[in-house]
Amino acid sequence: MKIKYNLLHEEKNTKARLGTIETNYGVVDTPMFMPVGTRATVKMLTPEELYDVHSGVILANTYHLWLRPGEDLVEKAGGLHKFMNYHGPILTDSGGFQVFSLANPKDITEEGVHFKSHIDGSKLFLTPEKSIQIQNKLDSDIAMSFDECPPASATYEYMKNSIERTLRWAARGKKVHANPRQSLFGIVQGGAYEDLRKFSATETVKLDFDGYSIGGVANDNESKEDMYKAIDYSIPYLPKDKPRYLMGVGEPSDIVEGVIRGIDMFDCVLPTRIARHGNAFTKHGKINIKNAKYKEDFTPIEKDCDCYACRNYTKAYIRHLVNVDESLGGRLLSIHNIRFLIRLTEELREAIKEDRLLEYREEFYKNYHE
RNA sequence: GCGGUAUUGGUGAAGUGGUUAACACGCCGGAUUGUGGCUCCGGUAUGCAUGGGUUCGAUCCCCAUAUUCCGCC
Repeated sequence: MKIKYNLLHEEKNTKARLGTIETNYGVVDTPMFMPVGTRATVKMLTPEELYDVHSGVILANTYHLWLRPGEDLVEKAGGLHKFMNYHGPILTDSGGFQVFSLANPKDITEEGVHFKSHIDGSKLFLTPEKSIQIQNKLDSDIAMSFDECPPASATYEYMKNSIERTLRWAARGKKVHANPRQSLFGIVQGGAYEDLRKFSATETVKLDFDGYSIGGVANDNESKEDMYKAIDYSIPYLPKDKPRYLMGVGEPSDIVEGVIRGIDMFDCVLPTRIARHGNAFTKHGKINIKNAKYKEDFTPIEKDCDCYACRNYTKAYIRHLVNVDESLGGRLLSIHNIRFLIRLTEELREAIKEDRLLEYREEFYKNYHE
């Protein structure tokens, strides 16, 4: 079945919404944070550990799974859920972000995008149709339209051409979308340009998707102000009965700000990436566990955190693991960081329910320093 | 005991009679936002075993001492 978004409550003082999304793999609460599992695994974590941090939707990536192991193999395995043994909802990114991170602007044509494989350098060609067909076979619960994720610093002219092409790509992808169990999201682009966001949002909504994303943010040194503009310029044109997904975000403060502006879904590699590099989120800000000051710190990362890492291990121990390059260090930090962001969304949902989101934000910033 | 050899930061080491003593690792910081990359970017010896001497100037030359390693008795 397609997903179904239920709007439960609109916060009195902000644009925040409390809701649920019904999926093939259970009901999830929004606003929510979705951990990223690019290559059909949230790096270092088992599904059991994901359930343990209360993960709902997780991401996987079309481009990466297309190259290895290939969508046909995943299909043969019985789809992504069976293949990776994850019994929660899965969203697949379309490969649009890889247009930004791996391809050059000159490789982007009306028909599709020419890539060089990051693995062996072989020539690849990804089109909107191909991306959707791959995602159909992967059998994720939510597929994303194949878009161009232009750099935030793109000129107005470039951005305008890009969003128009992305709209044509969205229509082409929707046309070939053929998996009845799978929902399909459209993506709004347009940088921090008000009229382009408006145009992109209205035209994307006309194509009638199961949910809408705001893309192209938090890249290329985009300022916070521009990111908030991108959200504010897009949200008014998105329907209330569909989920809104801010792609690639983010940092704890960005999640707070996004929720206040009406975002329901977030994903980000940050919690797992910084974990692998020895960093942990805390309510006081990010810490680097490798810092010498934690050498003899025999307390948990956060003493009131309910995650497996904080219930069982000290900073001194995790620091040691990270320093000697033992993978358990990265695992424990990943568990903590994902739990941290999910717990943040749990608290935000409580605050929305009680119409005290602005107070929550104030409290959040009083503690959180970066 | 005699002869030779070497002694450079936390470690392994390059190097030169004359501005700021390579590089690597380690250590100390930082970055990271729809994940190609346990990656990237900084900082880290006011001193070249110790004490004398030669020289305008010595880590680099000479002498002594200590220690290292290799021969010989």
